[in-house]
Amino acid sequence: MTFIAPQRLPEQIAEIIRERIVRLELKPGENIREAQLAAELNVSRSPIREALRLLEKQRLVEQVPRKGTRVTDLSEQGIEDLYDVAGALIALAAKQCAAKSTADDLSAINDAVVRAGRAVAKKDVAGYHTAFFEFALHCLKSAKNPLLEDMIMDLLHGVRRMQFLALSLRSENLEENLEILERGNRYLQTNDGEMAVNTVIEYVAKEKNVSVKTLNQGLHLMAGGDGAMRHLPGTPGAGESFIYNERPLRPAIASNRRKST
Amino acid sequence: MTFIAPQRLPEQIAEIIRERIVRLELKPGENIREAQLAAELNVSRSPIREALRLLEKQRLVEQVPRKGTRVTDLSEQGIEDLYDVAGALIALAAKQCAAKSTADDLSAINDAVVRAGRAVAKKDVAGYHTAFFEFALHCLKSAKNPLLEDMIMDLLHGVRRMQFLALSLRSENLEENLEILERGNRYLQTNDGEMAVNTVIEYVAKEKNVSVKTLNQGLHLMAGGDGAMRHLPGTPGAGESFIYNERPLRPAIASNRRKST
DNA sequence: AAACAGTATATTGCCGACAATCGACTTTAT
DNA sequence: ATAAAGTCGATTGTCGGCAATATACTGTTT
Repeated sequence: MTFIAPQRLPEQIAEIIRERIVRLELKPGENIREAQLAAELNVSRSPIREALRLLEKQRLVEQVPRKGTRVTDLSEQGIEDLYDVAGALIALAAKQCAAKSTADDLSAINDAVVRAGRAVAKKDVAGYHTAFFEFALHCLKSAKNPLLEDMIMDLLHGVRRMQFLALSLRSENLEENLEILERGNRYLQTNDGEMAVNTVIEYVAKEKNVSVKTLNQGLHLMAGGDGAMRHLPGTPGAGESFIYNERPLRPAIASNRRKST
Repeated sequence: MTFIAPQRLPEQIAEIIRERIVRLELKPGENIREAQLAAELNVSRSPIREALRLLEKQRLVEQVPRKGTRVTDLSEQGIEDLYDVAGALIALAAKQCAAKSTADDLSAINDAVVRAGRAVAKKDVAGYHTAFFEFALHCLKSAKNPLLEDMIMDLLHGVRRMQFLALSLRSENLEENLEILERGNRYLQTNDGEMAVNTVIEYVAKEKNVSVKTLNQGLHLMAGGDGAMRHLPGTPGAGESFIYNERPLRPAIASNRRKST
């Protein structure tokens, strides 16, 4: 019998909203009403508000003081800024990973790259992304810098949203991405921090270009879609069961905790 | 007659707590009770909780699910991580500042450096720090990357805390710091991004060493102190009047907003 | 005496309600 | 007809209260 970690209600709510944003079911610029969400999830507005604060920390929503919360917009400048910042942090992670990783860390990283290669061979786009995120996660852990790990993980949700947007237009780029990934892995395995950093920068720059191009070409596609591109996986650990106080949370969160009088 | 910007209550509360943390009146590891703060500031716990979430985003406090909120600890590893991450972001800011700054931006930056020089000449430690923060602020603005600006500003509060801790031990380093600052400014003025980045990295590395050294030498000093080292200025904009709904906020925040029945 | 169990107290998590504010619509005056 | 002002509905901000959980204390057993 397994016990779930005591996940807090706001975090579970944040995850639900986050997935809707990343999968573009909630469109950029769209308003988020607290009361509506509270009614839908059958909780009060307090945990909803906390959840929205969490998402603001991850830059997925923006809160304007007395006007409300809206899904962060996708502008070309915003995307470039996101990738520039994420790139700088990831480069640091690569550097520290090369410097501090243990043999175990490196073998886990290598395994993820191997899985990514297998996924590409099978034209498995989702599999590639899953493996890639595991790769990134292991690199982060190996850098032994919790602050850095936290900040990158926050930004990564925004990157995921961009990848989701771009996905339909660029499955043909997988081989190229894999090649860079494998190259970076080789540098990590030999503790060549400088070259690993360079490779990471190259990878991020490539992703940035694809995202910007996608935005310019196809943002209008979003408006009509029902957000039904369901083949992109969540981040590792995203799909866990939603249990809170032994009551099911999804699709409807636990009803009133109070004993009815 | 001037009208204050409609600052929200949680932000004002966050600022009060933040200053206490940065000035070490609230000691690292110390517990923060919501009810106690609510009583002291004469507000309910809701805005207090939001304020604590804001401070968590700035890594000044840590929240453990059902145990409460505590001031973030100061460990050597944590300080190194902080400076490493901040350094990477600031380096990016320097690069983008060199690339995107206008003539107006550059003159504002230069003015701040001149003020820093005057402060050092007068052995005015607080003046140096004020000028330095203005310098940093102008560089950030010039980088034209709101995301980056936001993230650095958040981290800077933690850096301020370190500087506050280190202040008593190192006013003699001011000349060295100023020299690096002026060097970096020269590179910015000539749009030499690469050298500006190198100089920034040098500066941050120096600050990191001082902070780590200070921690190892004198952390025990904190325990006995009453946090009375009052000569360090706040960040620009930190000392504004605390007005909310036309009622004074400090020392006691506005009392109940409700009409008494 | 030490370890454990049970209880009491303090603190956080969540809820429902009310007040302040914002946006859209309607009305009125020029 | 247009612009200013007033009104109404919707939404966010804050509050006080209760339930759940963690911590401190006390008494009991080995």
